[in-house]
Amino acid sequence: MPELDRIDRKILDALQRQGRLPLTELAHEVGLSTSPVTERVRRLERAGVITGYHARVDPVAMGRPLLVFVELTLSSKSGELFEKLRAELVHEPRVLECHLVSGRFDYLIKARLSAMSEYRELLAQILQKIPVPAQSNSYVVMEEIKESLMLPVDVPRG
Amino acid sequence: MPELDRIDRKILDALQRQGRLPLTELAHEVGLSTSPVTERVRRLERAGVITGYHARVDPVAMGRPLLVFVELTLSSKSGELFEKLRAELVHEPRVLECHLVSGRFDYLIKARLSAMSEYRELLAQILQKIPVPAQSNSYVVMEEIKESLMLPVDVPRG
DNA sequence: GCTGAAACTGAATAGTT
DNA sequence: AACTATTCAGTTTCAGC
Repeated sequence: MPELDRIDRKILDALQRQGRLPLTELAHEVGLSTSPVTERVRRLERAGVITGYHARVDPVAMGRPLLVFVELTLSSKSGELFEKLRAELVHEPRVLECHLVSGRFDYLIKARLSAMSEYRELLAQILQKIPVPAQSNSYVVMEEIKESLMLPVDVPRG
Repeated sequence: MPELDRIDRKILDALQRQGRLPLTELAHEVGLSTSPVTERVRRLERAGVITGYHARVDPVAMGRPLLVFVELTLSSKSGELFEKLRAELVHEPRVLECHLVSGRFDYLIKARLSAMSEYRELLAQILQKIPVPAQSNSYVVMEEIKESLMLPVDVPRG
């Protein structure tokens, strides 16, 4: 993928905000006709810059009012062990995020759950899949101030 | 909003995965014709179950390869102070998430940045807006195993 | 690489069961 | 509450610049 020019960046900004925006309206927003805009969007998709389009859904309406972060520390750090845990977490839909971090602990996990009982169940399920002792600290979210995947697009002047 | 039936749930599952799925194809997937599906989608949008549609974009392609979590603890916990910090974080596009948590610290912040220099700059910017002493711990993500906003849809049998 | 127009596909509306 | 038919809007493709 070559450089993203000013129009590519406008497209990425618009589609991050409004994923279902018709290409005709997108074209109007960026100041071109539909053909080149369609071609640019297809190019951004093919190049993996745009990785997908997704509806966002209200967690409370879906019966998942509880948001929890779990810090996980493993007593042993073999690559095989990490692979095993990764497979478990990737396939667990209640786990929305999982990151390997540097610092005080190993993994930071974010999960959306229906209730505390489900939290206990999920944690037990994860820990039991790990063949070495592991330590965990959990944090319950009391207020969600911001949650997004939208990346800022630095639009160059011009 | 009344209960979500089996078809509503199928719609939510499909649109979370494929946000630009045409309504005709969505209708085919859920086994109805387009009119009732369109009506259901509009109803889910109006009720705030579907909160939006968004393209997802590759952070590395956007020049933000650095993912950092910051734990923030404030020495004083007035509502006014929280408001001030919240306003700052909500308007800062490099901050993707911010949650008020219970436990060892107050805020958990997630940011996507271009480099460590930007991290130092952002942290300084945030701390300087807070009129009381604050303590922070940061964690740099070494590997992103999973990141999503997709909520599991418990589809009842039938 | 963009424009504009023609042909096609999907969306919206109204009327029917 | 869902289906069908019609009309309108959006997408795609292609000739020309």
